[in-house]
Amino acid sequence: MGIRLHNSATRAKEDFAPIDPLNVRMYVCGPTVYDRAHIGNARPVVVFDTLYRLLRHVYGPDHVTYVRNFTDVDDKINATAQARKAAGDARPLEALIRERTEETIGWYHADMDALGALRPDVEPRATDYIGQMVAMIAGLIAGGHAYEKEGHVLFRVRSYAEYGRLSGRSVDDMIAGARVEVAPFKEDPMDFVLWKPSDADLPGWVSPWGRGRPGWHIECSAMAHELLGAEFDIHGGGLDLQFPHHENEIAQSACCGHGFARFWLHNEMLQVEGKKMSKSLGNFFTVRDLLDQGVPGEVIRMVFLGTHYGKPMDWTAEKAVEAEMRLHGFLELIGLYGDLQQAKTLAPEPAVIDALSDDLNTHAALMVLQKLNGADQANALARNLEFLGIYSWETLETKVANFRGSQIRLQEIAAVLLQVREVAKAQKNFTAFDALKQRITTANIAVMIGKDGITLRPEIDMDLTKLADL
RNA sequence: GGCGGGUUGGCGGAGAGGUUACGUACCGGAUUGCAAAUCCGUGUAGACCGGUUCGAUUCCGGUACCCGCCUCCA
Repeated sequence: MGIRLHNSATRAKEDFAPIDPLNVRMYVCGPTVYDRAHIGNARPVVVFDTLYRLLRHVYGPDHVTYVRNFTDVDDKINATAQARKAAGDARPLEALIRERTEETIGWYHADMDALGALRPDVEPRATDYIGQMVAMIAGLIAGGHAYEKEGHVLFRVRSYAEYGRLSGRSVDDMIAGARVEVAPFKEDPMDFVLWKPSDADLPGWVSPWGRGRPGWHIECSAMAHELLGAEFDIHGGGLDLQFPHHENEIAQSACCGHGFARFWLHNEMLQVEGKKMSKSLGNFFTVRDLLDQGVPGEVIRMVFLGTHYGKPMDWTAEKAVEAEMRLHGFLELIGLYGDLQQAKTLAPEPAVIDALSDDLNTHAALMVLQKLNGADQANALARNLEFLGIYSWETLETKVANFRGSQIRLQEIAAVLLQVREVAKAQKNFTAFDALKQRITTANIAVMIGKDGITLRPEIDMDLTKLADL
């Protein structure tokens, strides 16, 4: 079974065939690096990481190029830097901007690594591609698709007949909506900025139109073209980017004669406890907030994979708890029966590949894991957990080693407990036994009394130090 | 106003025109000094109104409600 993907451009599920199977190319809009990534930012990262893993599996790890940019020129970044300068920092604005983007990229990497997301093959920064943007803008002007006015360069939307096709909007309808800012230098209300002037307090680059900085949309067009060529396979991003960002990318690139992306994939939005996440509602939080609260990255990933990327997803604390329970069960099976050396030699389960190949049906893939768990297939379970990016081999090895290391100690404690129980039964007085059992329980170890004796089962946050004297 | 998504059992959440989703919770049983955990098992569905069909939760049409985008938020 080949890969099928829902293409936003055609609104249909289509067979995916790469332009060049030896180099499958995907571009995903990355973050504007002005602050910590919030939980919603993480959804496309996990979605497209999963697709990346599937493509690498099908076409070979060396035959996929995944590009995700960093937008490091942006008014919010400028604002942060200017605020620091106003607060008394004497360094030049450029240094403050650089510092801000550097630290934000570092945070982003750390947070997304925690979610098990592989680093893309290329992570271009917009500021490293200003020359390509200027060249593209110049080409658009030469072709009659853009014009300069008062230091701005604007894209002439009416020059591109297909404008609005991706998002299913007509230019006339949008103008009727009248929520478009009409700057005096625009020929048409829908025209958007390719280049804008920078005064001395803002970062800027020399250009044929004076010192200035690029508009947001041209960045992705220029970087995708430079790194992936005039035509490539997949362009991804959040649904909120479909309009105007992706629509504008298409217009710019198409008017430069680029074929641009053949497949467009959009993930639906994430909500929190049934509502849109926003600072005013108090349900706004970052990935780092969750990690710091003790919600592990693999739990966040499990929750994400539970809902198809094309559907709105609700983040709730309850889902996180449930995901953690399931992972705990998986780990126990692997801890008890897994052989990770053996597991590494296995191929991912065909049912998992089939599920992902069907427009990234991650939920179905998780159901396969559930079945493997139910069938005590510890090695296959480990292999597929790794394939889906839920656990790395390193993490699994550590967890299994800890589990097995603790097993010996747990057996010793179980022997003590069993002795106490024999005494209790003989004397028909269970007070001492219950007290000891309680101690073990508070160390986050489940006590299971069966006819074959006593088994102790460690919880995820077991604390053996509390039982050091036993 | 324009465009799009959704509505499934207590909760989360899929697929499939007719056969058990699955997980979790609840209930019953086994087990236990009592529990917990574990194992086994039962039950609980598909917003509403029409249509197509031998048969629809699954296809088509309509209604209601919820949500998102149209504002350089993924």
